[in-house]
Amino acid sequence: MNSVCQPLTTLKQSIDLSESYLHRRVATKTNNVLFNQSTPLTSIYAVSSGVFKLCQQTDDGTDNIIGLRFPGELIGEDALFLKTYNYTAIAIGNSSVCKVSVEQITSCGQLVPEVQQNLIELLSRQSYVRQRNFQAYIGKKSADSLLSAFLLNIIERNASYTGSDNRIELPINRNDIANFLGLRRETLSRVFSKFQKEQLIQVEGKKIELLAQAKLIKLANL
Amino acid sequence: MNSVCQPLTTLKQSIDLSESYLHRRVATKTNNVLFNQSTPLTSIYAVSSGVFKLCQQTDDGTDNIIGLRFPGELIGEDALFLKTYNYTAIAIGNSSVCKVSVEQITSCGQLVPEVQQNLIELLSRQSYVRQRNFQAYIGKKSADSLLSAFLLNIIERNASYTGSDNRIELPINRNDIANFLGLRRETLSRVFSKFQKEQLIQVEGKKIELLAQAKLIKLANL
DNA sequence: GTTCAAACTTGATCTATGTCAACTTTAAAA
DNA sequence: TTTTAAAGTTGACATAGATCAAGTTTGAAC
Repeated sequence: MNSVCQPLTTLKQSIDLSESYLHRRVATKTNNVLFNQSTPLTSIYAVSSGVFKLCQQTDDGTDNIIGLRFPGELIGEDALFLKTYNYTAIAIGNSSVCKVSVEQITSCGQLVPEVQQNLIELLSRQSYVRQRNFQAYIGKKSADSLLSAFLLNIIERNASYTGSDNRIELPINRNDIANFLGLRRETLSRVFSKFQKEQLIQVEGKKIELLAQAKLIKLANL
Repeated sequence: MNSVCQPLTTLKQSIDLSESYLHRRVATKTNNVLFNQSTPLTSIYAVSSGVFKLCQQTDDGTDNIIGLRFPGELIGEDALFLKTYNYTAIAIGNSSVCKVSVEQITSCGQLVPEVQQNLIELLSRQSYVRQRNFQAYIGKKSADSLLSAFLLNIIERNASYTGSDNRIELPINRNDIANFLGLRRETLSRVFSKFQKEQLIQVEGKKIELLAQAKLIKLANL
């Protein structure tokens, strides 16, 4: 937790903000909502533990998953520009976040340079995460390459947190993964089966281990 | 140009930087390279005019287009975190950029708060652009939805620059679009033909006009 | 432990896109 | 203006994934 909040706690020490401006908050159970789509921006968040899914409703009422956020990553920072959240952020499993009020960020005169420096670091790191994320999926249509890219991407993003570069415990169900990747759950299921049969991955419930990363990287053509 | 560089010129006035730290630079012709993949970060860029394509080489030597950048958008800011550019940025047609040395950004003590505030604004805007960009393509596999999403996305991103929300002059060729979307040029060509036959778009050389945005939004399911 | 709904898997067909090939158009160079 | 290569288009067939249907497994509630 400390390493995740570190840029924010450094910030806390240097400004002596009241709890209303900067505090740690625990988003408890599955389906706990951080904020809702189309509501005004009030805070941005840094994930401390757990996983959050970002969902968006289309005009026809269907709900799409447009992103996942793991420990160390920001949620809602794109609303700094838009002033309104353009997706709903929902906890998957037990999760916790650091919450930072936007007042703290936008009223420039009140900020010490160190605070802004920390935020710049977080934003540029997030920019990198988004870039990697986009690269992983753009231009890929085959189910094999999409699932390979997905697994490599989430394990990479969690590596510094979990300390492992080849395994992860994913609290997300297959429906959500399929929705995110634009595949049917049947297709995703078939690819999971195939990858296991070919000894590329090993699945035990929600735990996934990569057995042949090189082959997966090739499949994902990264 | 002014409005694009404005956050950076504000910054210029407040610090009185020498030209080596902050200056406007004109990237002349097509195929002019801003920076190369795997070289150390030296500067980040804001596009003033024209279009840039971001390319990445995979292990097998093939070149993929992993992004496009339009006026007002940043290039290379994700390398602030990584310290190394992880793609090559190439001008398409005559283009110009504002270039900012990283020294200016990273040596925190030397920055006045206003500078950082400007950078925070640019980074959060970029975060929003990336979010929209990702949303546009994630979970889409049909050629119709990919092309619809592409056209809507690039016109949205250029709207404030071109002053139009339904037309654009795109200096990119079909091969590059197909590569970016993960389609074959034959498939892309067929969809372009179909969209014109169905009066969804009108194409004149590099100029594209959207005739039925509502239908395209539906096709893209945005 | 039992019940039940949700999650997941597997099979059989259908359809959209890839692939390969031939052709037309465009625009740059001679 | 002519030549030529690159870009773009169109057709025919093959294939990966969607769809529909019928299962099995999992795990939460009783």
